[in-house]
Formats: sequence, C-alpha cells, structure tokens
Amino acid sequence: MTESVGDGRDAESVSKFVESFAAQLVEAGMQRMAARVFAALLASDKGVLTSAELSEQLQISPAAVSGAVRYLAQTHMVSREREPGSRRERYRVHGDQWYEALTNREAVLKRWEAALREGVNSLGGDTPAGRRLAETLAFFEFVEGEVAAMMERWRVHRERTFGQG
Amino acid sequence: MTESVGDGRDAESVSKFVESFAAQLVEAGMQRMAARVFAALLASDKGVLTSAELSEQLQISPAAVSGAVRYLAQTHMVSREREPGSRRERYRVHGDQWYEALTNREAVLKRWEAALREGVNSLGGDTPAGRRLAETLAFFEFVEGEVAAMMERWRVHRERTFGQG
DNA sequence: CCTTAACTTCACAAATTTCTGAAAGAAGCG
DNA sequence: CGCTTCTTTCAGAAATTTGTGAAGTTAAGG
Repeated sequence: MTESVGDGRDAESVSKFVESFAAQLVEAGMQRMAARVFAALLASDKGVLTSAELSEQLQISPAAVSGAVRYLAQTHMVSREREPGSRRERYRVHGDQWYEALTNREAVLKRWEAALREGVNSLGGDTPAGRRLAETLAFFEFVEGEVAAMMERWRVHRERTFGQG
Repeated sequence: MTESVGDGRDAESVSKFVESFAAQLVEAGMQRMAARVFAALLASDKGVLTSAELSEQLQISPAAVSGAVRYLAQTHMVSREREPGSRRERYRVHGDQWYEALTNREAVLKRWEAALREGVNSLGGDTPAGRRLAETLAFFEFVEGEVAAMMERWRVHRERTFGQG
C-alpha cells in the first residue's frame, strides 16, 4: 500500500504530476502558483479542493492560494463555491468550462484585433504595411470563428468517447 | 506631409501601433523586446528591417535586437537573411509562416501531452483523477488535429480574400 | 452582539528577468 | 592578411515579479 494524501491516492505520484504539468504551463506563460494550484485540482479525486488543502499539499501560504485562485477564477479556469453554512471555500475544475477558457481567450484576441484595426486605420489600408496588418486582422477574425466550431465538434467527440461524464 | 521614418511613412503612427500591439503580445506572455521587434517588422513597408534600423527605430541596443531576434527565429516568427556580399543581416516576417508558428505551438502541446500521459500512467486510468487527466489528454490530441485542418481552411480563405499575395 | 475561523489585502524581502555597455567574434574588402 | 563593420556574448545594474507574514475584513455560530 502506498502512503496517502488523505483521500487514498499516492502522494508522491500526485506531486510529481502536479509539478511537471505546472512547469509546462509556466513555460507557456502562466504564473507559477496559479499553474500549481490548477494542476493540483486537475489531479485531485473530485476536482475540488479547499484553500487549506491546497495550502498544505503545495506547501504555500494562504496568501499565495488566494492570489492564484483569483487569477484562475478571472480566467474561468476554476470556479469558487462556498459550502452553505461554512466559511470554507472550495475551488473546482469543471471539465467543460476550462477547455473553453483555454482555447477561447476571447478577450485576448479582441484586444489584438483592436490594436491591429487601429494600425490599419492610421497607416492606411492602401499601404503595404496597412495591407499586412489587415491580413493579420482577418486571420484572427477567422480563427475566432473557427474555435467556436471546433469546440462544438469537441463536445460531440467527447460525448462519443467518454459518455456523458 | 508627415515626417518620415526613412521610407515615407508616418513615424508617429508607426510607433503608436508598434507599442500598442507589442503591449498586447507582452500581456499574452511574450518577452518585451521580442514583441516590439516583431510589431516593428509587421508595420514595416516590406516586412524586412535590418538590425540597425530596428535598433534606431525602437531606441534599443544592438544587443537587445540580437536577443529578441534569436527568440523570434527560434519560434519561427521571423526568418533571418543575409544580403550576399554584406555583413548586414535582415529580418523578415513571412505572412504564411508566422501564422503557423503562432497557432501550431506543436512543441508546447507535445510537452503538455507528455506530462499528462505520465500522470495517467502513474495515477491509473481507473481512478477519477486518472480519468480526468485522460480526458484532458484526449482534448489536446483533438485540438492538435483540428488546428492543422483549420490552417488549411485559412489558406483557402486567404487566397480568396487577398489573392495570392 | 461578540467570538472566531477563514479568506483577502498590503508592504516588503528575495529571486528572477531584462537591458545595457564593453569586449570578443565573424566576414567582407582592400 | 590585416582593417573595418556588423553581430553576438557576457557580466552586471536596474527593474519587475513573486511569495510571505501580518494586519484587515467578512460572516458563521454561539
């Protein structure tokens, strides 16, 4: 029998996964603590952990958990719940919702598009640079539409492969 | 008539675009100098600038240009050329190639997938957490395939909209 | 209401990243 | 071949980011 994290899983394996997956997320630009918290939730039994559990499992201060969760909630990677009749908060990864958060990046795309649109206007759509910016803008607009369709196909594919989990 | 950058475009407008677009890229995780260099190339007349031009236009040291270009070349966002018979190097954005660089991120996805696969193995595919990781892995594999198809559709769409630029 | 458990905010110390000037390294040109 | 011009590397100063302890805030439970 292996040592347990409290819910019966192998603490060593969990930690190893959490750290290596988090490292990849960090490399892709996510804040370190946010990445670790997210990975820990992914690897948890129910996809739910309390602030205290995260603090202990990851060996970080409650302040760090708070900051990480704020970021993750803002970007819709996790949701926060309050158990009724308790001041203990629980954080959850919701399969369906974080895929979208990860791929959509609506807000980011929108801001890129805004900057490009301004560029096209001020440089003029009839200059070589203006045309290049316009084409880039068109690319992002295209991608935006495609991603929506792709997520729909994923939902279908997922249903078929995993049943309605 | 507006002041010029040397090739006849309005220096003020160009700079404004470069800085605001670069700022968005930085927010999305790109290094600041790399983002500025890339934006400057996008907004340049021919999509080509020399090291010296970048250095002067962005008010940064040759060393900073060197570092930024190294990053951009590694990630295939720009290509470097050397004019034959000169030790002056030129850097170029190649419409077609940087779209792919931006969307593909093959290497990144592959590493995420590797970390997830290890997680599934060590936690066991029959545990709740293992199943969650397996589903996440399936999602990335799905996305990987979709992106390739999407880029193909973009090429067609682009051809129709902009002609064979 | 008052106590107390839990989360959040804040100021600061530590670590990391970023950019520069200077020196070293290529490569054309005489 | 050495000179000159351009690029890269490197060590360090400066700025930014990160995580913590401590104080502050909110709300449950007596």
